[in-house]
Amino acid sequence: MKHLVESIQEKFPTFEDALINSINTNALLKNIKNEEVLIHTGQNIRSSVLVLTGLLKVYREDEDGNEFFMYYIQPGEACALTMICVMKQETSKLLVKGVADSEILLIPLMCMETWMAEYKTWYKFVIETYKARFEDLLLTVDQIAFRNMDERIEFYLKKHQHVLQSNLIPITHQEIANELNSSREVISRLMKKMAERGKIKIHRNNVELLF
Amino acid sequence: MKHLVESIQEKFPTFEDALINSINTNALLKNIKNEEVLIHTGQNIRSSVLVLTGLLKVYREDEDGNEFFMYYIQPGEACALTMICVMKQETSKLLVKGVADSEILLIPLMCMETWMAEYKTWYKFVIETYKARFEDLLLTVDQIAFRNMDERIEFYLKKHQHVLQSNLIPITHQEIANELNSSREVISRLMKKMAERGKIKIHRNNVELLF
DNA sequence: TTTTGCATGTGACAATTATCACGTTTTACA
DNA sequence: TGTAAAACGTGATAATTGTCACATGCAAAA
Repeated sequence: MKHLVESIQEKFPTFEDALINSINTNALLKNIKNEEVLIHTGQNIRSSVLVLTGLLKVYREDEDGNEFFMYYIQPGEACALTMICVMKQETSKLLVKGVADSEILLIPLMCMETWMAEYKTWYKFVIETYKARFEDLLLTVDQIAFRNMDERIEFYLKKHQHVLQSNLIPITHQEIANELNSSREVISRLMKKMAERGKIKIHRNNVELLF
Repeated sequence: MKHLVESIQEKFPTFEDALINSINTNALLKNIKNEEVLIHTGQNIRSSVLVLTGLLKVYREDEDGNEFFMYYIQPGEACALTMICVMKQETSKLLVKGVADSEILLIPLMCMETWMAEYKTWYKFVIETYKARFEDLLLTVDQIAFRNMDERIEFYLKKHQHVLQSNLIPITHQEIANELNSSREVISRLMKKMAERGKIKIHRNNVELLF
């Protein structure tokens, strides 16, 4: 258990000691495997999520099950959407899954409320989380509102390059197509052109970025 | 001046008295005319915005000056994006304009910070604002990620119907095209089909909704 | 009333993206 | 080693959206 406290301190250095203690006693530590779905469309959200280790991916899902990738949540961050707990009834909803084996903290909604009043560092963190996700989402809007698919692929790959800290992105054309709500053939063709322009190298099951 | 206090009380009924007094002494009341631009791309944001009367529209702008409509801000609401004050340097930015003669309150950034700590009702309001805008933005993402232009037009018109509380939307095809980042001809053609299907009636300078 | 500007209609065509139907290559594993 | 599944390539074609050119109609201002 003392390991958990240290882990929280390390990943959330702004949190005050009393808050960390309260997290330690009230939050539920959960392990998420790679590819495991944490939150599914239509699910009733009962707690908020903090990421300790690993990596989560957040999607918007439509009624046909198409998954549109919006942004990553990295260690030390929280899912703003689980904070917006009272999800209204909508046809298109949310999907959060692990893209690496991850450790997360589930914060009961009741704690959220009381901590907001009690711990300055907590509400600052919540505000920061909203800000950060809002900006992520605006960048995503930019892409789909103003960009063609080839530019969106490039943006998508760069985002992965940044989060994975690697020029070798382990992903298939089909997966990219799913996450950009396009089709494999379109992605393959556009990436072939990008490869011809010397921007990337295409391998089986992964893409090598040359930028 | 007492009128201002009453107006704030009316539009922001959750605010505690001390907070309203502080707003009264610290905030700047500003009048925005219809079509007047409040915040322009690249502008350094020095204060946050509360809407007292009228109506604001928030756009995302790209480097070519295309304006993509995201959502409305109504009386009693705040602009979450002016709260995210430290706008990072981005190629695509923000535009907020009045779509009716409006009264707004400019809240200095310093007040934002101190009120967060001081007034429970203020930070609840800020959190609520983030939530509400986040949801608005997600609905917008749904549209551009998953929908064709005809469905997006319908969603766009419905949003206006709801905010304007009227089935007669005073808008030109060119304006719709601008706000959906499309072209007038496309909008005209698709709306003609919608008219044939009995969904709308097209008039000069306005559209009548039959749903 | 005439003129002028704006809003809208429309045909032709281009660009982008989606879909279908295959074929080829690589990998896993029976 | 052989076979099946998965990943990727590619041509043909369709659907959607964007662009250009120009016509028509309405409405305000001179």
